[in-house]
Amino acid sequence: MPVQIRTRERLFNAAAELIGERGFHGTTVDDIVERAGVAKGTVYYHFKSKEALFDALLNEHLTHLAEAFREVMYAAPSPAEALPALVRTELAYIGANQAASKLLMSEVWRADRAWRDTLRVLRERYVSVFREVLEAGVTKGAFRADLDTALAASALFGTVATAALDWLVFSPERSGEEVARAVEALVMRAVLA
Amino acid sequence: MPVQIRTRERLFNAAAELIGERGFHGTTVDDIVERAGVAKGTVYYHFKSKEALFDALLNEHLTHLAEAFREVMYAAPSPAEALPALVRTELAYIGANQAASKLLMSEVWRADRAWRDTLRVLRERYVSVFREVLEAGVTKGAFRADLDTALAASALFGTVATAALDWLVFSPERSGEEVARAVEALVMRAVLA
Amino acid sequence: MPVQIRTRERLFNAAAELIGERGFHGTTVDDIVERAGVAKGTVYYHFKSKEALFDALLNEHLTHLAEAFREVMYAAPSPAEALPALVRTELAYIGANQAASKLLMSEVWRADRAWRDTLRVLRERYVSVFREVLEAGVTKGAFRADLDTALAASALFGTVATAALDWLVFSPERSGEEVARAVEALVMRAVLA
Amino acid sequence: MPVQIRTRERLFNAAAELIGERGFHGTTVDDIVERAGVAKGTVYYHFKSKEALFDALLNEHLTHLAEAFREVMYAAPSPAEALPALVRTELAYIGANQAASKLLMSEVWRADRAWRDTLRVLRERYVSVFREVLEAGVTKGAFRADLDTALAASALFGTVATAALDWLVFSPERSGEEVARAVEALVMRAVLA
DNA sequence: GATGAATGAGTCTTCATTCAT
DNA sequence: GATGAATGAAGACTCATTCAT
Repeated sequence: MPVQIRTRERLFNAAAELIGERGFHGTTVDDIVERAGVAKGTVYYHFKSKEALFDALLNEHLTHLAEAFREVMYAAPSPAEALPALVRTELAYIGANQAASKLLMSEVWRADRAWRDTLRVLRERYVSVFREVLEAGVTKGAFRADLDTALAASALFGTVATAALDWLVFSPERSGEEVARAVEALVMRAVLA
Repeated sequence: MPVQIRTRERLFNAAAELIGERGFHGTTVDDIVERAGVAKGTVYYHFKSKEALFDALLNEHLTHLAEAFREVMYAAPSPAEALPALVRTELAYIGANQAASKLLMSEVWRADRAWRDTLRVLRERYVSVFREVLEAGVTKGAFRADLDTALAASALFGTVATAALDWLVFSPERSGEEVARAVEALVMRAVLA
Repeated sequence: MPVQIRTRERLFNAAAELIGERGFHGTTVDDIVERAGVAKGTVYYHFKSKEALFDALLNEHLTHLAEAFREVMYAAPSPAEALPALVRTELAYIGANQAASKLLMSEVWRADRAWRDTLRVLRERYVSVFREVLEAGVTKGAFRADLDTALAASALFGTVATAALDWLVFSPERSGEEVARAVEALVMRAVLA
Repeated sequence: MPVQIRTRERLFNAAAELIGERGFHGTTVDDIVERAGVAKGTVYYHFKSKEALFDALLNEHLTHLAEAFREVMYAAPSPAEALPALVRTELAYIGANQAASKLLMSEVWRADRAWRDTLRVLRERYVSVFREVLEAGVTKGAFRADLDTALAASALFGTVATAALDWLVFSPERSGEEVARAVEALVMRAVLA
């Protein structure tokens, strides 16, 4: 069923873009079907509701980053090499998935949404990779012994995300490599022994 | 006119809390007036629209942080002392103004709102204080010479904000002082020469 | 109490203008007080309601035309001289009271208003002067014997009103005398024996 | 799509009746949908706004009279025969479309509405048929040479409209034929050479 | 698989009216 | 006499959802 899959995918893309730009409530089903180029009923043929579409979107798409993080971590020979690799992976992912990333940053701290838990679990999966790397680094003596690994994991994830989104939204003219180097330096110095 | 000022203030407070929790679109005028304890028409007596209320809210309230930042910067004897003070100020502000802060983090990167510019100007005012301090520190040799001050300013502002919100939302049991110390250490090490 | 009287008058004028331009429902109390330059409460100090203001407006102002009509009729030596005088009086009145006249023409045939009766009584008073003159003219042999005086009275009142409003609204550059002569000719020829 | 066309038509009919009776502002969307027997959202599925519905109503319905007028004019062998035919057409149209006619008479002279121009263009189309007939009659010597055709066209259109509406609203017991004969006589005598 | 006309609960907004000063 | 902040019922409009095709 390539047709059906393409339609689903188009709905996902349209929804991700729009929700990233305008938030969940700011995006209407009409907006989504217009951008996807399908009829309104189609959304309800594929998903139970607008929320279900959003939930599926999170589960099928935002998982990639968590997987990429794990792979990077396992591939790196040491925590001191894993950390900059994570930074670059996060940066690359946000660059390639702006919409989903904006969405992640704008909705995590909210309190009232049904898919709030989906989002939090997701974020926890990202952040925990950072935490594991930091803990391993501390154990091995590569990172400073007094590091508050739990807090540093979330804070540094946020450092990268903020830098990335500010870059994409406010200074898109800067080269990715330049940005990556600057962020990498900040993160590494913050934790190195 | 103490009466009207109090009414306006109550609307501001209610709106800030709710929009922080649920976002602009997720908050209804009914929610706002219920929490403020006034009648619906009152919102429209004081503001042209829901958006205008939000815009006024940003302009009259989120300016405090920018002012506090400037004061801290001018009061500090050196950039190396100003920076941790800024971190603590930001942390304290976010703790005291959770609602407004969530709102700031969730709406800046959006693209479609009328008050988008208001929000961006605001954020620029915060970040530029960080930048000025970082630049002064680099000049004086206190911070490392290869620091990308513009990027670091936005990234570190985000580091603190992420750490603060994650703390308040996910680990409210941790003590503020503990968090402050950990964040301060991350930020200082990231930039020190 | 010249002050009070002036305020009332200002409310009347503002209301008449606005209702002529936008109709009763299209005019808000806010519009009226803004144009009159008084505070909102003032309307309710002087009148029981918006409708009462309108009703008073009709009774105190639109009566002038009826009185002028009667005077003209009694002053004229014959029906054949009274009729053109009525035409000119109506034309002059509409020119001087555009707002009230538009209001009269737009609201008489409506079915749902409280002051509908006030308006109809008023119109009946105008039209009946025409009718009396026409009847007298038929009796005296000045006007054609087969004239349907009741219908002609209302139709000719409307002829003049339409010509006057179309003139004022669509061709204000034409001179009043020119218009008067043309309308007079139409009306007189329509009824002369 | 017979379904949607019927829905649109029902909305048009309901709106025309109500707006004729109560005016644009006096008619609510709730009134319209109740009379049309559809749900509220349906209005907004078919039209962008209440004003757009009204505008479409004018453009799709009030054009009939203009077309009927043109046909009558072309079918008549001479201006002297065309004029009474126009009078009867106008009378018949107003009888059959009371709502739309009241609406036309009560809104043309207003100044503030978006569809004001639509209405004026419409009225101009009606009146210009009268004008053309009058001009042709003057040229052929059938109507008096000193006739101010532009003014007479609008005035006589108004004569008929006033007579018709007064008849329908205030003396519905009179027979149409009787009224037609009386109005025809007034109009013809007013212009005949 | 997909459509799009229709729905109606829920939102934003307006506005005549009240009332304490 | 006059004000204007506050009200709340009523109005215009939105939008997720349904369903017959």
